[in-house]
Amino acid sequence: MVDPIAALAAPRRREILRLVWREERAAGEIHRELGDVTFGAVSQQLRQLEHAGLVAVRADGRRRLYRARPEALGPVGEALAAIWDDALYRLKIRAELESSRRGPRRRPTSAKGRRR
Amino acid sequence: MVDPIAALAAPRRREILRLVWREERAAGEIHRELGDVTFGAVSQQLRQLEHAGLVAVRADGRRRLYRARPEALGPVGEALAAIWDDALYRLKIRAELESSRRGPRRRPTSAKGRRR
DNA sequence: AGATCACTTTAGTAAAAACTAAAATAAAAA
DNA sequence: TTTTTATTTTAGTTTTTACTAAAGTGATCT
Repeated sequence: MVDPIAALAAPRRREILRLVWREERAAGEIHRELGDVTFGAVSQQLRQLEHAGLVAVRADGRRRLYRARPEALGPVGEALAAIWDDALYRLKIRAELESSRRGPRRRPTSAKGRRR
Repeated sequence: MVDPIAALAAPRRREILRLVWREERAAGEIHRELGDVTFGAVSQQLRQLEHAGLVAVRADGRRRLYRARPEALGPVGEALAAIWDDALYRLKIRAELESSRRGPRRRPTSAKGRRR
């Protein structure tokens, strides 16, 4: 992926972007905040956002701090921020994630079973 | 699909939306303008844009006229329009579509071969 | 009526995307 | 130096999406 607007497609990525919009956050914090995906999945989405230029990373000890780069979206960035400031919109997004979950999830963190 | 921003994900849909942004166009016109997809595929993408509230349809004889509904995108709509007015961006999108084609295509229109 | 035109819908395929589980890396603590 | 913590990467699976081909619908023309 390389196109910033396409990177906004997935609600998951938009949620992550919103989390790091105002302030830096460590990957783990983001994972905990989202709750219903593995750490690996979050890391992968962060990578995509990074490749699209939508976030920047900075190492801090063993943590990695992410922050949004609104410049990458140009005028769309401001528009998006305006939407995010709207509390109703926030509820809507929550509901969306909720209903698009593909089955019961119990906050997985890394791994447990055996497959390969 | 129901989320307008997610509907902007595919470059193809963005291209279609841009075509109907300023003026109404018939489905067939849009198909001819795009060139490298079947009529059916265009019709399907129009349906998605419609479900996301991004376009409105109106029947005119046997044609169906589509037009954009920028309101559906709120402030993002204006931002997007600003981007589209930029000629460089238009070239970029073209190149994107060009390189994401999944094989050689020779302007298919409906059907020809036999499969099922 | 039948033919044709403009378009939609359905069925099936193929490619892309998102995810899980597990292994790998790398800094810091013990 | 071993262990723990934070995160990334890889491999494989499942889900979703975009597409083609072909059949279906309905308005207009003859």
